[in-house]
Amino acid sequence: MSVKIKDLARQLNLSVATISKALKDSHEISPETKQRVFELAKKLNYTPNPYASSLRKRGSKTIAVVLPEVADSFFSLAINGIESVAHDKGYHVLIYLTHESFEREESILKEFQSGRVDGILISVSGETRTSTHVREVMAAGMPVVFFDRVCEDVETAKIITNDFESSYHATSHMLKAGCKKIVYLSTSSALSINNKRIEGYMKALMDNDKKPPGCVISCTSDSKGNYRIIRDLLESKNRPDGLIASVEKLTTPIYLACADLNISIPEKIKVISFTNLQAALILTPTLTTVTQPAFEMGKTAASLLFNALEKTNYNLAKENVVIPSSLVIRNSTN
Amino acid sequence: MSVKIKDLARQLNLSVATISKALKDSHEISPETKQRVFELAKKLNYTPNPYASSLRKRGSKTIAVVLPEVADSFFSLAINGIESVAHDKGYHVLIYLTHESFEREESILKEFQSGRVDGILISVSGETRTSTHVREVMAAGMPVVFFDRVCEDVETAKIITNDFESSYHATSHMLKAGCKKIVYLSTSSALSINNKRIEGYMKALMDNDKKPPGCVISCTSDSKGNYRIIRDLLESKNRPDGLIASVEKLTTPIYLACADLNISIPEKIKVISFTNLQAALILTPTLTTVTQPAFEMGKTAASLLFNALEKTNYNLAKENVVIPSSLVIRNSTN
DNA sequence: GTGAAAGCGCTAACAC
DNA sequence: GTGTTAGCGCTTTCAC
Repeated sequence: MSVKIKDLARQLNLSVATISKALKDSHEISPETKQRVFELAKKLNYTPNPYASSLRKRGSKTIAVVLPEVADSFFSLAINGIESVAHDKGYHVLIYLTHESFEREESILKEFQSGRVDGILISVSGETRTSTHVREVMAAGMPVVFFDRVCEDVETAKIITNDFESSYHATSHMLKAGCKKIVYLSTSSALSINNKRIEGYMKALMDNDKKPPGCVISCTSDSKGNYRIIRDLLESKNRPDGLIASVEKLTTPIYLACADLNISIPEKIKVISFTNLQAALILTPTLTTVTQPAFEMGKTAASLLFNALEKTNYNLAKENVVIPSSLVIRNSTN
Repeated sequence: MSVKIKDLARQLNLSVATISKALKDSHEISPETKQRVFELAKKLNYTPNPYASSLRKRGSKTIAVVLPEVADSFFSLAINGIESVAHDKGYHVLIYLTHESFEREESILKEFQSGRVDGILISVSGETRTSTHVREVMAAGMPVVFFDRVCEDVETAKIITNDFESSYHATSHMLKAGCKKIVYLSTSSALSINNKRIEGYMKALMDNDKKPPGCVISCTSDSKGNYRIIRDLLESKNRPDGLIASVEKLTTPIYLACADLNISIPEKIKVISFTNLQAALILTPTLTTVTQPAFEMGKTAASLLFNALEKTNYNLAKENVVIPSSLVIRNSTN
């Protein structure tokens, strides 16, 4: 169908080897020959078959990005970061969504043993409790970089944000603002980032001598269910006066439930969300957020992966980057 | 490095041909042999080299998704839709971002001549005014499906939403709500979706005998600039009493500018945005939106592409799917 | 039912 | 500076 090296060789009365070398600007080839080759290649619209060269060179110039979902703003921004550096490096990006399923994550990683990709960027699913699937692919020689949701027990690069500290600060900020009963709304509890955030929350409470030591409520992935949970909480006898939403999608049900029950933010209850939503600026009241450096994290993760891919003897396991989130104080905690 | 067909063949005292056939459950191979092959393959963790088989079969089981960006909720949702059907069909998804650059779009499409992918899903950049780059890759035998932002003059499948009608309805709704001067805030004007929306807006005004026939203001991609533009508009002597934001990211500057200038929505000015943001529900006032079927559009586009890939004599050019958006009326137009 | 062999398009020794 | 050749791992006739 398309034009191959062999076609160029025939037309120029040269061998395929010469063409191949000329195309990669090898010093072995004379300038004139290169010139002729380039011209014909351009004229005939020659594009090398990537699979032939991948097969030969055992390298695919492709990386995989494995994500739970692209639903919230964090992963959207991260993808932008990843793609921007991949493009600069001349790499292709395969995207896989686990939909928070461990099983799916396993089968995706398993497939990578085949050599389809040269490296993997991953943010694990909410169900992921073990890491053998990651170790296995790494054992096969595949570089892996975690970002945001990491497996702590795997020795490789991890790009995270300061979840403990940001949660600590968020909680402290609420305490200073006068909250007596702060509830932390969490997601799937297996995730290390979630645990760290909970620890930060707990620590802040302890440092302030709050007892009982805190209250963590698990939400689901179902938005109606979350609304119900939050509403029940707000209607309970022991209603909290502070809410920390550990994940973007809880923001809507919180604001909705407060509006429906006529509980005013921040007078009756203060709210902080972990989110990158621009809309935080225009909510009423404007929302205090823990804003994660999503784009930067994606970019950094990808950069480290490319280091591992391009430099020899680059040890990913030594890399542990923490990019701080920022607590942006707005009116929901005033 | 990894285990290959040859390894299996050696261990079982069979030929590579037999293994290959057994692995794809060919009827030529005896059940017992298949059994032995499957078992060993499983035991040794055999994963076929995708590039070898792509090279041989000239098919990559991979599609490309070319997008302007994954910044707003539309494309995030579309990716989810696309990935879900690709996964079901056993296809891999390469993602490319043009960042609204035509040049980049061109070079990305050009690369596809190589056979890296079996088909392409694309939503064109805001700069795209010509379609030769798309025609060229199609001429090389590559199936292409447009979604959302299409090139109208290319004969292939297009998945769009009813931009004209939704804009017409949005405008009519505002007129019924009493608006006298509705301004349409647009983006890059080359996009057919943008033009259709403008036409819908114009038509609605005409049908209501509004003169002057309307006012379309172009925004940029710079968020501070957009705030400035909107603010200036609101401070002008001839301040509009209705605003239609043709794109999600304009919502924030609109609400901000109104708040800063103390112009109350919907009393002084009514607002409608084209967006899928969940946060529309919790803005004050809640935001009337034109909600696009993003997930469905992605899913449909991918399905059509797979039809073209799997069915012989399937004519993509005949497919032109319109999935309607819905005008969700909330308080910003009350 | 199984095997031998050719070849997908490209690269990299190794000759010349 | 250019050409010959042997694969990369797999699929697919075509023999047997």
